[in-house]
Amino acid sequence: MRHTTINDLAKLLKLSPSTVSRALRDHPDISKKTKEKVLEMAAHTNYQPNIIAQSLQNRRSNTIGVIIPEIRNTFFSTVISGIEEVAYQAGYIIMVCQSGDTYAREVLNTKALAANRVAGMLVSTSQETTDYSHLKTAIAQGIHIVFFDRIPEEIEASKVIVDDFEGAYGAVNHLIERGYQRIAHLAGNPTLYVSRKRSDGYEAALRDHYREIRSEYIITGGYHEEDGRAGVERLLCLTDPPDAIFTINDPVAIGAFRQLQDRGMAIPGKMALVGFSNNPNTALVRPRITTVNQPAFEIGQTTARLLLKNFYLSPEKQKVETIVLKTELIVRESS
Amino acid sequence: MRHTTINDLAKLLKLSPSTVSRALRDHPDISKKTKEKVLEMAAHTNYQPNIIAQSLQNRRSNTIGVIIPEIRNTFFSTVISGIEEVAYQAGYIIMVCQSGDTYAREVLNTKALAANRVAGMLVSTSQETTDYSHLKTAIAQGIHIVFFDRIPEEIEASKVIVDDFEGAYGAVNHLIERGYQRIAHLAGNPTLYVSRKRSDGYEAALRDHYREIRSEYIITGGYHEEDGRAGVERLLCLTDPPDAIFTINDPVAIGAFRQLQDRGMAIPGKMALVGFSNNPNTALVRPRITTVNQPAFEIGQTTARLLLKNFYLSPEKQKVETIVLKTELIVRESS
DNA sequence: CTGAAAGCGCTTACAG
DNA sequence: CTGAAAGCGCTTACAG
Repeated sequence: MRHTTINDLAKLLKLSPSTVSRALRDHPDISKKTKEKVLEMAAHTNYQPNIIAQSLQNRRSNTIGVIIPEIRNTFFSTVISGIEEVAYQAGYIIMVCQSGDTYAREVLNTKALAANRVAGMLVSTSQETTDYSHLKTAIAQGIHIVFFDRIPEEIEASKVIVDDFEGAYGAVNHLIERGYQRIAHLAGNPTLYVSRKRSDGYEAALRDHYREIRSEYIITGGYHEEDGRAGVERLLCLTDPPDAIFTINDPVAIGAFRQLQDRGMAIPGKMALVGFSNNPNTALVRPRITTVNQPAFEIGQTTARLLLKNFYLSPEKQKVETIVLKTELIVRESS
Repeated sequence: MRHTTINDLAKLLKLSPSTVSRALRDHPDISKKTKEKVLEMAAHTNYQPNIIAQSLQNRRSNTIGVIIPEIRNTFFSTVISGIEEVAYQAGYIIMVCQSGDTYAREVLNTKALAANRVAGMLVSTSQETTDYSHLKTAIAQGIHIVFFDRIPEEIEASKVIVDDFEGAYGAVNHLIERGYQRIAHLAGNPTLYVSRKRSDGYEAALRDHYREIRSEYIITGGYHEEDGRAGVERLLCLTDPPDAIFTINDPVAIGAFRQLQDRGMAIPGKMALVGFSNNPNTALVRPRITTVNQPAFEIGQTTARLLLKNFYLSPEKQKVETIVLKTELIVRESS
């Protein structure tokens, strides 16, 4: 048994495909009686509209493409949940692609989604991406894109971010107030806007308290646990090691935590630690890790809503907007 | 600017759409010269084939639907990574749907994916699902489905699971060997095959060691942290509380862990704990939690490969197979 | 080697 | 209230 089509229904009912189509879509022209007959037969034969054909005809698809670095990162999987919830309620389905944090895969993902004629894309760029022409091309082709978290500055499009600068500033400010003297920063790749903003917040907080910014305390690396471990190793090799660390995100904080733990360093006694994101993990370890909450689920919802909103607006009414969500410092025992 | 079509190219090049189509697909009939001209123009105009139209024409789509209970569960997000990797390399893209562990959403998801004419589906059912007709209908419509982890026994289809019985048996056996006397089980919903198999393994291990199976030690619940917390509470209320707990999965183990910790109970001194899945979390807490490794990424890869294999087989050559992957007991400090 | 025609499953302006 | 016709963007058997 194959899928039932409108033509099948038309033949069975001795009606034209047009009438069946209209009956199915509850067109006012069609009589109650016909509608009932059609609906009954549709249910009976398990008819399901071919959305592929509808999309082709209507030149609008019901799928939203999502490109993220890595689904296994709790932050991103939570964002996806938020996206999916909103998309689902609006009758959209999501296609998820991982760039694996590489530029090459991100380009391929973008093309694949464009070729699939998604109604729109929600993207968080890879840490390698500095050339945004693949995304610009997609936009030029008429595909709506909303960026979140890892956004390209140079593209004029809607974006959803958090107040990274404020979040980082608050975290470092908190460390200073707690009396830590030598505060290091495990920073992210400066190609990413978020990373730069968090680093800026770190530096601004130090500066506002007349603290020296020591370049040996700023270690640039990636976004994973191993980067946290490596960063801690490098900091501990310094002749004057720091007494506190602020990390670019929580995976890095967890890596730092484990490395410090493996080295037998007391947290926060020997080294204080503050992360960023509020991954559930940070509340699981002992001491629990102080972190900056990023409302991941809400970021997902907001991003999806921003996209959907544009779908229903005429091109001239569509406007580009950047929504900045609030972060919140969650003070726990690691600082 | 809209998407360039084959007709656009044909007009620009003063060729027929048929020729352009063939040139694009590198058909042997077409001359080298024409191919070059077409390819050049395609690159120049940023032509991307409309996969929607291709799918309609070829009656085969390049998307694979995935239905899981919850993306935020590390086990499932890791499975998805495995699926995505294999799918990606074969030129497929994945559509991800979450059932939220509810029957109603699962039915809707199945219909949505079927309506989107996915080439196949990869599904892990919700804990509520006992009626499988939605899945059977999809199969009857000619959609390939491979089930993984949470599989429906009554459907004859390919499946990828782990040796749940063995895994559970080994875990409980280990607790017995370590000298624990009163071993409890925070069990899952018995509607799920995995849950029953793990419970069976638990009971078999006890029986093989001539231990009594005490019904008050078997608590049936859900699959989340809160279920672990609630389960521990109930166990601690018993007049003769257990000295060890084997949980249906790691989120439940983590919940149990936290509850025990909050209650100030020493692990494993007062209560030993063994989980199931080997979520990264279990290695993060102190004491680290003994668990049964489930190769999540490999489950994803295997599931996707099983589906892809069937795509290239004629219907009569396609066979239903169940692949059982090995689990491994990871002994850590909680037991 | 290239093109005209039909068709995948649907929708909708146009007739009647 | 219903139907015939054209078309969404592509592919492919059939001609030439």
